[in-house]
Amino acid sequence: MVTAHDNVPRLCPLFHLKSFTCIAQLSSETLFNCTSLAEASQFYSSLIQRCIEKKSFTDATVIHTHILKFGFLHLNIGNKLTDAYFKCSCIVDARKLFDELPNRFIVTWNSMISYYINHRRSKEAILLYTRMVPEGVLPDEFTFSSVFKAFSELGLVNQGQQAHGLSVVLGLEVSNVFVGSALVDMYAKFGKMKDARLVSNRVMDKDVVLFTALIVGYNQQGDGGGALEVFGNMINQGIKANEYTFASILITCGNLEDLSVGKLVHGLAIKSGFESAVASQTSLLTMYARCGLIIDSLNVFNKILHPNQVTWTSLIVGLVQNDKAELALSKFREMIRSSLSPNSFTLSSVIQACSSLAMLESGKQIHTIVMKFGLDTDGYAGAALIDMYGKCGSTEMARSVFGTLIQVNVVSMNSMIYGYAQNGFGYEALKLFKKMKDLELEPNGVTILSVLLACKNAGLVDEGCQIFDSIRNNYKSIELTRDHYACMVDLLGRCGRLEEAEMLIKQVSNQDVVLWRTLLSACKIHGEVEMAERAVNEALDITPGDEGTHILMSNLYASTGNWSQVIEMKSSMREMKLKKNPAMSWVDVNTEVHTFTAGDWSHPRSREILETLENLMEKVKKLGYVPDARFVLQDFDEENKKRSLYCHSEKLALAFALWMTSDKTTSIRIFKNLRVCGDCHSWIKFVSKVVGREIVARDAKRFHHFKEGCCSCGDYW
DNA sequence: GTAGGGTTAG
Repeated sequence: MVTAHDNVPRLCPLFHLKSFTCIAQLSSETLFNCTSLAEASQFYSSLIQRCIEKKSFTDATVIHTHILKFGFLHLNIGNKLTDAYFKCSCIVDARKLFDELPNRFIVTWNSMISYYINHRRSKEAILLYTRMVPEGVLPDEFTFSSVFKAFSELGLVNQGQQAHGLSVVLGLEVSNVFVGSALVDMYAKFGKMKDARLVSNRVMDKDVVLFTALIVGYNQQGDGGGALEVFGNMINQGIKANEYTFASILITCGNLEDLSVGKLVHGLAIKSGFESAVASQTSLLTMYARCGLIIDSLNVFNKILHPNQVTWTSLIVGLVQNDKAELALSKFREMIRSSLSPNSFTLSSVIQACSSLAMLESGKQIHTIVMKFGLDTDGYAGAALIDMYGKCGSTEMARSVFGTLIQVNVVSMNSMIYGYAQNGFGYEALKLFKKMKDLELEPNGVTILSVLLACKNAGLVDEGCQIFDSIRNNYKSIELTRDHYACMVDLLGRCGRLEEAEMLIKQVSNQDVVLWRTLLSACKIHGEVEMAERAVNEALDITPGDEGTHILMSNLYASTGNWSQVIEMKSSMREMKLKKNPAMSWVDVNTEVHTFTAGDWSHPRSREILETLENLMEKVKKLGYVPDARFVLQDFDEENKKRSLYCHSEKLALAFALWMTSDKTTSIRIFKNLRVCGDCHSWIKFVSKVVGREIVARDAKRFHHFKEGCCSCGDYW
């Protein structure tokens, strides 16, 4: 046996080897017969090979100690041992040994880099990659085919381009399709589809992976046409699509909401034998859901034998997007029962389902599940929770979730600002907007819309104007849309700056009915008949039968006593068969939603509701509430007169909730599909004082927080 | 001995 230290043949000290479990089978003859370095190297290699086969970490460490002692770390032995550590999944030891190696093989570099990339440790992968050239090792096709992913994951465009340059210099960009497709993927992830296309054109032997990377890139850029074109090219070149390709191109069809092409591709997938592949099935059910065919989507799902986490999530997302919130929730429970865990995608969708129904209680249940899976600090799940609590009027809860987020990004900021905005906390929203600047987070269009909404709901006219102007003049990167303009028109119109509001609308290139209707509604507040008539004409030019416009105008005529015009409006509405959307309120009591429409006494607890209302009426009158005269003077019998006092749906919903719940510490939440009426608004203020509880009312426009006889909107809504 | 593409969200 030899050692590397003295290069002189001598006997191997047997006692070192006794503890080797894998060596026990080697004959002692082999041990003693090593008389050259090559032989010793061969001997160690075979030992390490045994370790790899047995995946024995203990043996690997013993060999490690031994070869250190006898100085055999060089040659191929150290590299081989690194491989053994990898195969035993002992990465820390592999890295430690890697750092000790006097000479590292390219394969060892590559293994190390690819390990880091596959375990989302891109930074470490790039650090190693940048060490290669200075240490005299040139990256090869294996290095490049994995390292580009690290650049795209970290968004390092310049460094990625530099690495691309080196791969060109080394002649690997066009000659190796692995390198080529990794490059295409990187540029696609950077959103640089032109560069992706340029690389793909140069690659010599294009294959299905390269084309799929291009298709996915176009999908992510929202360019369905581009994706379909690539798919066509691929088929024309005789390259067959596989499971991954079908998964991607079906998403294209869904994004384009193109059912006919979608069905065509579905047929092709069946013909190609990928009908039962889970990935393409998942995309298939997503495609049908995007095209609005929920039944077909469910049918695809039901045929899948082993749906995975993503499949379940895709189904739930599809249901939520098609307003099937209840079904989405029940599918979610089914998913949990099948002992699959949800991820942040799943949970944010389910939370969205809760906020669309304004089901705060179910939402809270989902919140506990979010915490159970440790996702309450996750940006996406967090943003969904903030959004839900905001929509349910729980600003406090939204704020508390916001506070627990580990990393605040634009989306979670937007959710919180929007939450403040809809609940009338204008200054809080502005404060957060300022903090965003301090944190150097770049605001986007949604941020600005939320901030403007906050100003509008709190009557912060100057602040709103200032922000709007500064974005328009200095922030060319944010595109101001019709929604931003509509918000400003509302803000200016409400405070009586009608001329400015009208001027603003005229600056919008693609005007819609909403803009003019907003101005019209401002005209109604300020009794501006002349401008209102102009607005009506403009609105009806764009959407001739718009019912909102008709209703607003007839209300405006009524409020200015112009009865002949009211009659004319009403008859033209009748002719056009326009009907008012019936007012509706609902309340979530013990996770059950109870709905009430105006003047509807069909609820099984009507008697109790009426009693509660009579009881409340007596008390609020003592505090100074005066019922709106229009509701008491109608010619009804006694019973109906009593009921007509309480005809509005929000009063019924509130009374029911008060009767059902007695805990004074919890607030009551009622919801209305239209805007809350002036009389009810005043009545609820008094009720909040009488019952000593917080009452939150969400109407079509915003939230009202009633407490101690006051409302958070300051009577401005 | 080591390598590239997919499906779910705000």
